Amino acid sequence: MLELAFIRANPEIVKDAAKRKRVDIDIDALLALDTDVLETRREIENLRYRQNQLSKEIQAAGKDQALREKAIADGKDIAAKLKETEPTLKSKEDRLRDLLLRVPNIPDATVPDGKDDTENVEVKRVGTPTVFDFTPKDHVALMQHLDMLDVERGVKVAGSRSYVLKNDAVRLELALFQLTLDTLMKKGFSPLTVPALAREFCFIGNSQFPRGREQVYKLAQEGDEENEPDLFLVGTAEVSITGMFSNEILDYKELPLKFAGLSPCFRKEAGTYGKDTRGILRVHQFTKVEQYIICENSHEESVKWHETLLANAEEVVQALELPYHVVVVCTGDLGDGQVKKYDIECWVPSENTYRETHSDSYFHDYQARRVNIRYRDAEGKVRFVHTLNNTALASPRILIPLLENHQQADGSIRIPKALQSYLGGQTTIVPRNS
RNA sequence: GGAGAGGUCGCAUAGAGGUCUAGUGCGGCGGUUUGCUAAACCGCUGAAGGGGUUACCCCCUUCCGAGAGUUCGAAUCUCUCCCUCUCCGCCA
Repeated sequence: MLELAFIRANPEIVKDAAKRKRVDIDIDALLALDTDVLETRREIENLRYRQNQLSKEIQAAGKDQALREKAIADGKDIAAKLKETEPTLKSKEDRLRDLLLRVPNIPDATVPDGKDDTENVEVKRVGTPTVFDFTPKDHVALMQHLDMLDVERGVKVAGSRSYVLKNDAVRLELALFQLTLDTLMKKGFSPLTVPALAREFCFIGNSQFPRGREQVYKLAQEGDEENEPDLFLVGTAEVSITGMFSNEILDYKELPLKFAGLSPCFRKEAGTYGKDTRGILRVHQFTKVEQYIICENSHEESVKWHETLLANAEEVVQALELPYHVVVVCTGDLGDGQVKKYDIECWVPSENTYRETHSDSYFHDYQARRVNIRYRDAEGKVRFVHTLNNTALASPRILIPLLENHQQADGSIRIPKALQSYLGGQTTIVPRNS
């Protein structure tokens, strides 16, 4: 979230940001409520001040009953007034907080304006779309041929957008995660496995809530709806890692914190009916290694890490020998909290296009304010940290470009060199009984 | 799931209706001393919001796990919730 003082001082910048991000929010109403809250709070502070004075008078009165009773009577008046005003303030503050949580972050000046993902702008292209001297198969056909996938039975168990990985797909997935973790560990990232179940504040802090709540699975206890646990399934380890440091004051010497968070990820994919229904591109459950950075409160630091995280992800993609491009995501396709976002999209031959496999964002202190992650800088000043995150590798989605780009005429799959050592030296995936 | 104990300033601990403007110790910061280090001694020591001065000083309010209640007044009493620990049961 943005600092209230900033919104007060720069309402036009905030309104413009919301407009560019296609977010509907009434900043003037927010500011009016803010003024109201300040006035009400001042009123209460004055009452409390008098109350504190009276408390001292009552003590000072000692055995002087008349004085004492007079002060107590006055105190009762004030208590009554407070009892009336305090709930008013509380409800105003709650409403203000709720509005504030919906104010989007300001997109960077370098972010192109646009309405949705069709207006994202390519900034870099690496490799060239794979050319085949035979008719290539799509990943579903390949995986069926190689006995790596069972969608029908996955759906039987858990409904649409579910799947079962089999045999070499499982080994391949594990190898991919190991390669990814090793790559990041060499760069000083600490691997984490984090809770896939998280409390509400983590999602609010992350800015997945309140907008985007419909994409998240909530846990309910059967027959105990009254005492439902405040737990949700995370859509990314980012949610858990953000929550990990809530309400902490770190030391600047500890920063930056660099994590590679491995977790299962769950997404409802509400509103995507009929979209990407074939195969394993868009599924309710997947596994992801997420890069996560907590750094000092400096735009330059954020930009530096944003580029570094992109480079790290590219290194993984390049190790997998995949053609890809990088797009800078336009304002309309940017999340509420994001200042700027790059997506890496890998070439998918069966669709004859690039598809998103990685997403690299920075937030300035937008998330840090929401979950209250601060640090003491070199001068001893307490400041909010900056947070960033980027996919390092998400599976099974990455299997799509991996298998499709490396397929060979006989339906086997060439395993990229960097992966081979993680698969016991295996160089190709071939049908099980051949 | 059952029984018990507990959550106080970075850490440790005191505090049991008004003397709490939350004490003390450790740590940290600054100083004295010193060839250097250590010790000793002295001083300082959190967060949020608002206001005054305008510089980084002062004032006010809030914060003792969270919320509600009792009271003129709550760290302290009551209730609900959250969390941690110990023991038992169950369990990969």
